[in-house]
Amino acid sequence: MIGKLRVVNSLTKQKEEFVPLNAPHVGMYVCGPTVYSDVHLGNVRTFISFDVIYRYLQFLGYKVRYVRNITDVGHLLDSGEDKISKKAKLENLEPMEIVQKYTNDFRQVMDTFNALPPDIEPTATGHLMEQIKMIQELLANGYAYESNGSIYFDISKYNEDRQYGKLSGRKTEDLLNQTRELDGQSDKRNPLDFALWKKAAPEHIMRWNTQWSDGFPGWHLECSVMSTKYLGEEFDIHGGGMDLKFPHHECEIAQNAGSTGKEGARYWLHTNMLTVNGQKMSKSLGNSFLPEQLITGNHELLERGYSPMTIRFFMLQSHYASTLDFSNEALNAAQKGYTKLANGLRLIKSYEYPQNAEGDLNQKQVDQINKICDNCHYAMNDDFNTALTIGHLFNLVKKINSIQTGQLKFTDIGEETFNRMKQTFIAFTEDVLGLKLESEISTDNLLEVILSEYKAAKESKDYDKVDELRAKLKAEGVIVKDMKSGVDWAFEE
RNA sequence: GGUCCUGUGGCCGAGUGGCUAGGCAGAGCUCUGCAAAAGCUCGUACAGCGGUUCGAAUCCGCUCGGGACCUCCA
Repeated sequence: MIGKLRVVNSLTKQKEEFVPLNAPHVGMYVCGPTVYSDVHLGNVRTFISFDVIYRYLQFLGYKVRYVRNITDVGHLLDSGEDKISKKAKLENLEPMEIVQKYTNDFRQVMDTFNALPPDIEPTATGHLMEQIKMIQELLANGYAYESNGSIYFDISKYNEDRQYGKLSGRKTEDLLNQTRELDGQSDKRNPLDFALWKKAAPEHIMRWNTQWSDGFPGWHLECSVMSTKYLGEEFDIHGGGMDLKFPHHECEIAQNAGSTGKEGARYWLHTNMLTVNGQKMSKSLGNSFLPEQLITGNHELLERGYSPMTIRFFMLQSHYASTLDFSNEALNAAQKGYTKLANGLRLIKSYEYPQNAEGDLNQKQVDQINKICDNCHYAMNDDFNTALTIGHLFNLVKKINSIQTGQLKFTDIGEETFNRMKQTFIAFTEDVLGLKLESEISTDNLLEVILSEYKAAKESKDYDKVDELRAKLKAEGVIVKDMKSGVDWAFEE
């Protein structure tokens, strides 16, 4: 390993060396989507960021267990309605049909962006027993109370022993002065208290029977429960979007500490927001577009569509903790930049160091290339700085292109350096950043080009060429069909 | 209102005490049948004003601008 990995920990607001609890194992939990509608582009950014983090940890040799939940119950609207229930009523479907539909969509979208699936993708409804158990523990420890069939987390009690708000830097007194009126608040002893279990109103369709009531779990609980179950009471990394810091992650810490005595994650990583014209991209502002729309260009804010890898590249050109502004100009620039990088990848993959090459080493070139390779490691080690890494990769692209044009000879850099460059470039581009070649070349159109050559050869009675083309196409599984009506092709049977 | 982040060249975007980030756009050169690709070179960038320092885009203070969170959101 070259250098040491350092990460910015939201918990301490410091850049710290990353030391896993049980190396070579690393446990990472990321808050996943609530599957009640199409996945938001902001989610995509967050999950692409953590995909790179996951990939880089693996690249460093860690055995990572990546857990990302699917929220399929308990996430409420201001009105007190469950998001999934509401959608189910709207579309006249079972809640679980909604869940399945948007889970499928979500996975498909993430796959389009070449994000690896997590190792465990647990659902809230699949862990009700565990949630009930954690509520019982919190009750037993005195950090929760029952009220009208609902169970709430007791912030005042918790504050006697610990400090609620340490992650987001909030003070309970300040929070108390500015809470809004919410449904069911009258059952709480303190407006800051949050629901662990809510008694279901008669019209509420997602409900489970417990000793307290027919009800459903609170939104924050699932993450505490599932991270503890799969990663332990203490684990390495917890990630999510900045906007989950408060209250969601704060509540998670409180639940973990209140039930197990340990606060869960040791390193908290938060991704920043996507913006459009400087404003946060959000559903309520109407300035957001779906991943699908960004790819097809079917949205009034978009001049054209952009390929999935262009979008992934665009996102990785900024640091995950910075906001990233979307504009057609920036996306166009990314499109060209990505193509340049992809061409470099295609080239280097096709190159092998030639046998029997003779010539003197150019030490300056050797040193430069080795330094750039080192820099890729240093950049990723510095809190997963993908933007800087891409900068270094472009420096390697220049070297690769110079080999193609002959301005740089294989012998200038020697076999060892060439192989290191090739290995480093491919590993960082494909394995770490998850950027892959995507061909936008249409096979059909290429066939058209070849068939028109075929027709031309036939018309000029160049039968040697006709036979040659026909044979070559056959070798590729394409049969040329010479018909009275014209020339077409078919798959070889 | 409270808490916090941020302001980098035409655009995007890293960096955060002295060392060329990078991409896109632009200019020049090399190569070239044409066109392109590619390589090389260039533009005297760090919101403003003070301060600390041998030295600041980078630290501190103030001013101005932008934004986020404060129980919908990744």
